[in-house]
Amino acid sequence: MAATAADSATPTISAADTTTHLADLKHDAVEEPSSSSKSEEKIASEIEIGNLTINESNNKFFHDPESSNIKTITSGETPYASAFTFEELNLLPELLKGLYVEMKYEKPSKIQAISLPMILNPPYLDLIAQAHNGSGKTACFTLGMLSRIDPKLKAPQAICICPTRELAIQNLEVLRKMGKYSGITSECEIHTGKKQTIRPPITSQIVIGTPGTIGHRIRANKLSLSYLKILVLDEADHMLAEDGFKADSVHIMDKIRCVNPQCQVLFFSATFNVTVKEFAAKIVKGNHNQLFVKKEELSLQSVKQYKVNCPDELAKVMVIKDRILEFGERVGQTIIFVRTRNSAMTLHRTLVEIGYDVTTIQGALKQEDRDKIVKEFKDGLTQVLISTDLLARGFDQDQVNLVINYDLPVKHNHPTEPDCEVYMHRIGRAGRFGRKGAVFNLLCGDADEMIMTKIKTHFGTEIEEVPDWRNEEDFVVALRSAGLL
DNA sequence: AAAAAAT
Repeated sequence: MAATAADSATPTISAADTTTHLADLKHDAVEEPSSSSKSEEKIASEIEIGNLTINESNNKFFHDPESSNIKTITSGETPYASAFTFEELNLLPELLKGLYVEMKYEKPSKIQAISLPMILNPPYLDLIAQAHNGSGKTACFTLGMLSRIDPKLKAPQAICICPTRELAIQNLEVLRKMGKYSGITSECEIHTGKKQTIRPPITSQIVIGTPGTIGHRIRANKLSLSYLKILVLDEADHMLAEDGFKADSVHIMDKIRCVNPQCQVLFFSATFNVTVKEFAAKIVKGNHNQLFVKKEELSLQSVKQYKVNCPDELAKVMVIKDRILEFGERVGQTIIFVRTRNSAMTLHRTLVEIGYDVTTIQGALKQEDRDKIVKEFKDGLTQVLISTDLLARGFDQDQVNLVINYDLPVKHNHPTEPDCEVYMHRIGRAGRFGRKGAVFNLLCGDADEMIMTKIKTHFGTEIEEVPDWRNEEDFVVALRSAGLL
């Protein structure tokens, strides 16, 4: 359903609704993963919250996100009530102003309503939180960091680590926007490729960066941990994955705990596979909170998924140029995901050769080029962006309605198995905040077909087939059915 | 080299 008026009031939650939900609280014993606290009796409450408001309007692609259930597990004695308004969170007026004036928020989104009371209230327990792509996770931990800072203390009090430089930059931008009236200082610590100069110690109150650089600053004693109150792992499952940044992240956490064992740690991601979930539960402090979304509910209902069988690579290129990007301007911006840096460059060259101008981003580019390409795309100067999985996670550009998987995401050590987490994150680049979107998976050969089937089975979602890659009408039907034409 | 980050 499309939003009707630009400033239509978001639906409100009646007091009756609230009481029902609170009365529905069930108390069950839950086993605590940490061995040290196994003997203690733990109470867990499962709270199922109905549809909350999402603060978006005035966009033809917007529709109300599906109502979904978030499972809450709280340990310890602290009861939490969801925040239906930002006022209930006792934020400083400067931060409230940032939320309303700069961020243009009206009310907390669902994940915000549930997680913020847990983040902001003593005893500041660790939190493992999962929520859909584009549901407002960044604002949760950003607000969490901002509101825990002592403004008088000019020293690092919050650190956020992210899997890519682009994400670190983007998160810093959100934080500065939200904290515009707070006077809180912040900076980005990422490797820029430029020559290192001798640096003074960091005095910024909030530091956002990539794990390698943050770890380096800590080891060089340029990033003090003495006053640290909160550590955030964005895309936490990847930050804790064996083939992700597990070593770096654990190292940073260890260093922090040495100095500052009570530092609050927040883990945020749209995906947590079982292995990572268990590991996260192992490394948090005994008493902690968890929020999870059911696997079946994770797939984005607002993003329609398609597959297109292509006889060969050239057919894939033709589909992109003549069948999909034909409508480019009308359906919004597009990201084309490829598996390797090499195929990113190859596809780029091929498209340019046949007369279609695109830009490409991948990790081998110089940082300044990466920055420029992201900026052009975010400014709407470019329409189509080819990317490796560099941008698969977290990249937030609300004009992206179309994602094309030129290559399906596969496990690097198991090329016949899909990487379902990456798939989720890629399609999450479309349909930000409940907007409509479409994904086209370009398949070539039986191996691709098998991988696609496994993805479909894993999420239990429908992936419709576009009957004929040569037939323009088939794509019109698909795009229309996705709500994009 | 899978990509990412980074010395």
